[in-house]
Amino acid sequence: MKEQTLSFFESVYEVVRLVPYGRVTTYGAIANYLGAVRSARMVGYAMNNSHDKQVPAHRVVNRKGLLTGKHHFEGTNLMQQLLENEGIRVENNQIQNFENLFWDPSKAL
DNA sequence: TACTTGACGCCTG
DNA sequence: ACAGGCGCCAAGT
Repeated sequence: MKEQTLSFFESVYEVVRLVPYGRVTTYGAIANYLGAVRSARMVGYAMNNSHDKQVPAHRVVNRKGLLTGKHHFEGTNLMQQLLENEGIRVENNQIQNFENLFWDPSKAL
């Protein structure tokens, strides 16, 4: 019942949580899934609050496959470490084989 | 109530 | 092909 009061942010967390292990998605893909194609920025902004939630924010990158938000993680390369820990190859803040690892919620669902 | 910010994306030069 | 600027939407102050 109160679920209807879910803010845009919480909706984003739900989608990010659906990202399978070893896969990555983009802000635009999430926004598109939520019907807010023009609100890709909001998705990234929502991730700021994701620190208080259990959300694999490190699996979310921009549409170029760049770890733009890595600066928001602890340390400097924690985000990259987490991705590599899942078997994702990252080099120079850019995910290698990105289109292959790309997970689109609209397609998966 | 209004202004500013922001982990992006697309268009134009 | 590369770089820079503008646009959009929601939340916080």
